[in-house]
Amino acid sequence: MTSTSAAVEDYLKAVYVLGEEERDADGRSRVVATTALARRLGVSPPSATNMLKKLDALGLIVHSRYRGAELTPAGRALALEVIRHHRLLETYLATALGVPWDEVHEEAEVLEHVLSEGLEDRIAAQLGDPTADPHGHPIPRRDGRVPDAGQSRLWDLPVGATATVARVPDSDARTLRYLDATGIRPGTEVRVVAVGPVDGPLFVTAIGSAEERCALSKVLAESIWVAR
Amino acid sequence: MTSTSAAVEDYLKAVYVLGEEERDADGRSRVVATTALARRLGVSPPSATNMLKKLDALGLIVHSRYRGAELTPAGRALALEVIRHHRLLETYLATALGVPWDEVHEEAEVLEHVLSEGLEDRIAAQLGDPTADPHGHPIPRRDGRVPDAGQSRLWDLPVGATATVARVPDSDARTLRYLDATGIRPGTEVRVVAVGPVDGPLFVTAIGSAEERCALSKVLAESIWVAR
DNA sequence: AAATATATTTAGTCGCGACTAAATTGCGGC
DNA sequence: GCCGCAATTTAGTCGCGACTAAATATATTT
Repeated sequence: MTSTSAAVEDYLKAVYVLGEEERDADGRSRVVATTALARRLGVSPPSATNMLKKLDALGLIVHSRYRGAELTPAGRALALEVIRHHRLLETYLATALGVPWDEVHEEAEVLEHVLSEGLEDRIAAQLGDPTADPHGHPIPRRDGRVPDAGQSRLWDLPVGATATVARVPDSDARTLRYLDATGIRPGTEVRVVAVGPVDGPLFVTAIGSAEERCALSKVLAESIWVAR
Repeated sequence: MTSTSAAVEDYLKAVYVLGEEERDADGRSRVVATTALARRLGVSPPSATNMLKKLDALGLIVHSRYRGAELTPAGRALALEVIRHHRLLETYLATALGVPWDEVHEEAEVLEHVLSEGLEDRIAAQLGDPTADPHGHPIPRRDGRVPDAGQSRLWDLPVGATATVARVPDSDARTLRYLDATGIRPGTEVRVVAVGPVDGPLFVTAIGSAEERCALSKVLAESIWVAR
């Protein structure tokens, strides 16, 4: 029961994240496709199927053959615990040890699986129970609640609108360095100045700085979230 | 080449530690018995044999059938790196996060295998490149040198002698709490007041404190080291 | 509605690192 | 110098989590 391997935790986390993305895009589907999961985890589709069957047997997901997978409450709780570990670690590494913005993700990716509850508590306490990590992603609370102010995708903003950046994607170091260089970080205010004809790109400027135009692909502009 | 599993690292560490103990006891043997290794790792003897064969093939140890095993320079370097991780982590957890003395070992035991070189450097720098962990065990340097002042076993001290505690065993939390309660920690000065007839116990008092007599078994008094 | 394309699962294998049961080797006592 | 016991190794198995090749189910096109 207390024994969840790193592999199991990675799958649950991936199902959660992909399910969230699905939910936000269209209505409510939440069901995650096997291939999408496999691609995200860098694993072959048959491997994903095998693990999904196992996780179903463990009561952590519901797997409908040829349809996809969905977290059970137990699986969701576990996924959120791992994500809490990950984001607390990112925050801790950045603030306490000065690890650069674009490196914390990879460090946290391995540490998240071995962080004890005791250490988790100490880290959270020392940071003052933060609600978001350095990239602006919400840190789930221990009870499973996810603090989440109403945010929207940068991509969905109309031309001319201004908003404050809330979250940026965390998994790709190169993207992070690009965003950092152009001043787009959680907290900066940006204005949408133009958008290309078909699927972008979206042009924004960081208000206050050099007011430089910065081009973002549709995919990137969809994974940057803003508060209005 | 860069891929050393946690299991491999644990074996190398155990061979190193057992080899050190051997060396200090009698002349120079250093060769570690399969069963001793298995017992220390909580593993069956056949499992140990299998792994020893594998490590021999990897060039990390020399395994003479039915005789025992010994580290090669490469294996020794790897073992020292893991031990460095372990002891740096213990020190960091105790000082930066306030983890109690008797808990740091178990936390470090899992973290040591996933600590990146980058994080290791940051931790070492933040701590000011310490040379010993909270239990007084020397922290190997990156180049493989082990800082080690001439120390002797508390057990080997004659009755009446005084000395300063340098190291205490780190792996058993109960022992640590006992020692902590009686004031025996690295840095405290102790006097040997008596020794039992056959294999102890050894009676010591922590000078300065309540001057309470404290009884130590031979095994324990052999794993406490003092500087004179 | 049939044909084709794509997604998913089944079947069978592999490496790792543990295990038990059964040989083997080597060492201390006589 | 032989004998018995303890230490060690061999032989064979298992669970985990990955893989490839091949079969099957779903989706899309016509």
